[in-house]
Amino acid sequence: MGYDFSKIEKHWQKYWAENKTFKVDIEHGKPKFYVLDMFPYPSGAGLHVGHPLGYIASDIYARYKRHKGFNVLHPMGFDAYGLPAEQYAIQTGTHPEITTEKNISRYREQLDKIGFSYDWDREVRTSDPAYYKWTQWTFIQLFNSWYDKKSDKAEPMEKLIALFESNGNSEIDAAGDMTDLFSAEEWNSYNEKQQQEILLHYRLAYLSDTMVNWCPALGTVLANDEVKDGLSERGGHPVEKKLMRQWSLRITAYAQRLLDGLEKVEFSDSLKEMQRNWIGRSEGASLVFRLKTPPQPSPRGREQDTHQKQGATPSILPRGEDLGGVKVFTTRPDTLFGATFMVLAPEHELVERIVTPENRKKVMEYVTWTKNRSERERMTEVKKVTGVFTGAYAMNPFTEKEIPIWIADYVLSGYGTGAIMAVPGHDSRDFAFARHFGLPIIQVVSRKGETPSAPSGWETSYDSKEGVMINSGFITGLSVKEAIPATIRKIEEMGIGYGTTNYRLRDAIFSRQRYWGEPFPIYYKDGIPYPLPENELPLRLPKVDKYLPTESGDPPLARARNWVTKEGYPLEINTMPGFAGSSGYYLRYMDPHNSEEYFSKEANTYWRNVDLYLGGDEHAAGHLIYARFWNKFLFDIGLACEEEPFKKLINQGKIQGRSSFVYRIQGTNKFVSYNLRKEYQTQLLHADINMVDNDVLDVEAFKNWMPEYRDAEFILEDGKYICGHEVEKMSKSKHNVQNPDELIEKYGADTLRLYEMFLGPLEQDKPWDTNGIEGVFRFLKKLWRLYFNENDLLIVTDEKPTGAELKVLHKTTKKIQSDIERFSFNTGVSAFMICANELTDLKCHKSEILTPLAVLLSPYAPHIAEELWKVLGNSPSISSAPFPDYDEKYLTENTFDYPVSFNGKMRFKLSLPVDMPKDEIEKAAIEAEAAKKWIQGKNVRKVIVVPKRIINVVVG
RNA sequence: GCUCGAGUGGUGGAAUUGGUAGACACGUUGGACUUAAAAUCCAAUGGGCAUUGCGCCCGUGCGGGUUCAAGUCCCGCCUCGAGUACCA
Repeated sequence: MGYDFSKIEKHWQKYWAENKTFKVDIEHGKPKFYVLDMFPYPSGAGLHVGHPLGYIASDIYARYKRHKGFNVLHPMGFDAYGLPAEQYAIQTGTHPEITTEKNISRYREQLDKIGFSYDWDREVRTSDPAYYKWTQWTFIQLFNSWYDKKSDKAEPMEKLIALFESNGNSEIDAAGDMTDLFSAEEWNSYNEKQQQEILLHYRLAYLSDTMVNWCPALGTVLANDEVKDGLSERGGHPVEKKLMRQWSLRITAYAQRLLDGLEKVEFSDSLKEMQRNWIGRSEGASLVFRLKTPPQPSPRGREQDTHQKQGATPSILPRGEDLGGVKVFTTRPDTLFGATFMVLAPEHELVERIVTPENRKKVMEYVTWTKNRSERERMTEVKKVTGVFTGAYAMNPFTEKEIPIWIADYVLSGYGTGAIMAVPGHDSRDFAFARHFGLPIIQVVSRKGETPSAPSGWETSYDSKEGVMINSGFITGLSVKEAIPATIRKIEEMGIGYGTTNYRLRDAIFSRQRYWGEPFPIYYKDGIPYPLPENELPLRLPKVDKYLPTESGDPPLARARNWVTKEGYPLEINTMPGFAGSSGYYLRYMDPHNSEEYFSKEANTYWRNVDLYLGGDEHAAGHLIYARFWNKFLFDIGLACEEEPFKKLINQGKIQGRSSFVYRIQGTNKFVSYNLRKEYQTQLLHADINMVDNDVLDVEAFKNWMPEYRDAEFILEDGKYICGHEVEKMSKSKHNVQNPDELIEKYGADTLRLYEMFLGPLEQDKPWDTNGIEGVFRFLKKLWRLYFNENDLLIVTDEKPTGAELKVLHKTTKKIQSDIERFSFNTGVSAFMICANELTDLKCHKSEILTPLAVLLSPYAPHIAEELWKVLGNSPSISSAPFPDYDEKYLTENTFDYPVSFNGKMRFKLSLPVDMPKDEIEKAAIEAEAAKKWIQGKNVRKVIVVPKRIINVVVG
C-alpha cells in the first residue's frame, strides 16, 4: 500500500474541521501574529493552480509561527461583490447573490482540499449585510469628517460648523476645493441648503460634479486604477471622460501621509515605487500671470478655482478674489524668465472668458474636437502637436513682456491648475509646441562650462536640473538649485504666488451605476444628501426586476420599489465600488461577529495590524492605497490603533501557463511533429495540456477532443508526436489551465503544496509545468520509507542516533528555519529532499531523528506530518508541537575540505583541521603533492587563506 | 520616453556577506529487477578537446573595469517583463 495520501489527507482534513484545530481567540499571555491572504473574488471558473500559490506560502508561515509559540490569526473570506456575477445576472436573470453563493462553495471546497490552516469561524463576505453594515458605517464617518491641515488629521464636522458659526472660514486650512470666503455672519445667514452645499466641499466623502471615467459598455463610472490604457480593466471596454455628479473620497487629503507611511512598512521597493508614482508628489510654485485685458465675468457669477486642490496660503492669494489672471503650477520657477507663452487645457474655465472675438470660432472648434476624442485616441496620438491661439495675452511677471495664451490638449485639466507657463527652452513638450507653431524660444539655463548656442539650432530642449541661470535678471549666475528658492522668495514678496507641493493622486470616485454593490446609507432631502441614522444600518440591497439601468438611464437601484426612507425621502441609487468592501476587511477579521461595533477595542489592541500580507502586485495602486487610506482615517477617529494596516507585504509571482502546440499543414487535416514542422507550411494550434505528457501528444485523445480532429492524420518522429510549447497567460482559450483538484486526486495535497513551493522563488513569475511534480511525489514516498517498510510496518526504533544522523537533522532544522524566515520556500523543499536522501543512505530509522523531522515538515506538508506524528505515538495535533531547536555543536566539523585555487582557478581540494593556524594552512597548501604541478617553474607571490572558505595561491 | 525588476545547462531553478558556478528536481541516456509493463533502484548528464592515462580549455545576455578572487561590485550597452504615460 505504501504512502496512501488520499486516506491520510481526508482523515486529517476532517479532524481539523471537527476539532476546530485552527480556531483562535485572544490570549493575552501569548504573542500574536497576523498572517493574511488577499481574499479572492470567487469567479465562476474556480481555482487554478496559480491561485493557491500565495495561500500555500502564507499557510506555511502561519503554521511555522504556531510551532514557534505564536497565537496566529490566519483568516480567509471572500470579496463577494463584483462585476462578473452581475454581468451574468444581466444575461440570465439569476440574482448575483445566487451565483456568488455557488462560486463561494466551489472555492471553499477546493481550498479545503489543500489543507489550509484557516480559522473559518472568522470568514467574512463583503456582500453579507452583517459585514457591509460596517462598510456603510465607515462611509457615514467619512461623510461626517473633514481634514484639518493644522492638526493634520480627520476631524468631526461639528467642530467645523462651530468654527464657521464663530469665525467663518477664513482661518480654516482644510483639505478640499473650497475657495470662497465667508464670515460668521454670512454663514449664519445661509439657509440649510446653502450650508449643506458648502459642507460638501469639506467632507471626506462628498458629492460633486467631477470629470469621471465613464464606461458605456459596463454602464458605470470607473476609478483611475480601474482603467488601463484607456480601456476598462474588466472587459477591456473603451472609457470616456464625462462630467457627472458622483460620490468621491477625499483621499488626496492623505497624500503626504500615504507617502510618509511607506517608510515605515516592509513592502518591496518596486511596490513602494509604484505607490510613490501613483501619489506623484512634486514640489514647485504656484503663481498668477496677469492678463493683459481683464477676462469676461464668469458665467457662474463668482470665481471658482476648481483646479487648486491642495490649497492656497490665504495671506498671499486671498481665496474668492477674482484673480484676473492665469494661475499655474510649475516645478521649475527658476525658468520663469524663459516663459514665452502660456497654454490652457481646452476645458479650462477661463478659455471662454479670454478668447478674442476673431479667434472664438477656431478655439471653440478645437474645444469640441478635443472633447469628442476618446481617451484612447488621445493617448495614442501623444506625439502629434495640436493647439490653437486664443488671441489673449498675459504678462510675464518677471520680464514684463506680454506672452500669448494658447490652448492645447497636452495640458491636462486634471493636474495642477490646468494651465501652464511654457518654457520651450527647457521643457521638451513646450519645445515641440513652440517649434510647431513658431513661438519664441529663450535659453535661461546653461550647462556648466558650455557656451550658450542659439536655441533656433537646437534639436531638443535642455530639461536638466543641472546648470547655471543665464538671461534671467536677478537670478543670473545662480545654479538651478539656488535659483529655485530664490525665485519662490521673490514671487512671494511680489504677492503673486507661493511655494507649494502638488500631487498627482486624485480623489477616489466612489459611486458605481451598478446593482451588485453596497448601497449608500444616504437619502436626499431637497436634493441635499444626508446620512441615515446609524441604528438603521445595514441598509440592505433591495430586490430589482432587472439588473439594467432604467429607461431614463438611472442605475438599477432606481428600479427598486419603495427605495425611500421611513419618512419617504428617496435613497441614493448608486452603489459603492469594489474597493469599498476590501478596504477594511482585515480589521473585521479581528472581531467578525461583533454586531455592536466594527471591531472591539480589545480585539484591535491585541491583533493590532497585519504582520504578513500576501497577494498579487496587481493591487499596488488600487486596494493597497485605498486600504491604507481607510485605515489611516479609522486611526484618526480613534478606532484603529495602528496607522499602517500591513506591516510586511509580499507579492507572490504569477504562475503562467505553459501552452502546448500542434502544427497543422495548411489546408489539410494533417499534423506534423515539432521537429519536422519546418518542412511544411504549418498553422500553429493550441492543444489541451491534459492530452500532452512531457511534450508527447496523446494522439487518440487529441482525435476525440473535437469533432474536426476525428480524422486527423499525423506525421510522427521516432513514433511520437512531439508538441511545441510556449509560456503564456493561463487561460481557458489557450487550453493551458491546470486545475488543482486533478493534481490532488493524482498526487495529494501535500505533493501539490510542496511542488508549488518548489517551482521557484515566491515573488517571481514562473511557468507551470506539471512534469516536475513527480520529483516531489517521489520524495514523499521516499520519506515514508524511513518510517515504514514495504509491508507497511512501522520500522522506527528507539536507538541512539549517530553523530552523522544528528548532523543531518540539525543541519536541516537550521536550513528550514532560516528558509521559512526569509520566505525562501523553494530551497526549503530541496533541503527536505537532501535530508531524506541522506537519511536513506544512512539507513536511519530512529525516532530521535524522525520525530523532529515530522515537525519540521508539518508547515509544508501538514497531512503526512500529522500522520507520522500520530504513528510515532504522539497525541494530535502536530500543529501545536514546538518547532525543534538546532544545536551548532552537531554541525561543527573537525576538518574542512579547502578548495585550493591557483590564480583564482580551483584545482584540487585539501582536507585540513578547522583550527589550523593560517600560516600552517598556507604551508600545507604549497607543499601538497597536487600543488607541485601548478607551482613548478613559477614563483609563489602570495597565498590568500580565508579560514573555512578558500585557499588561493597567486603564482607567476 | 521615464521608473522598477530580471537575463545562469535541454527545463524549473541553487549559489544567504565578493570565496569550489550549476545544489535540488525534471528530462535524456545506459544499466539492474521483470515473461513484459508500471513502480523502484544504480550510474552518467554545461560545452568543447582528449578519451592511452593524468587531464586541459571555454563557460552565468554583451563589452570594459576593480580585486588574490566577480553570477555577485563599478561603468557602458543589448534583450525581456512590469508599472506609468503629455503630471508642467
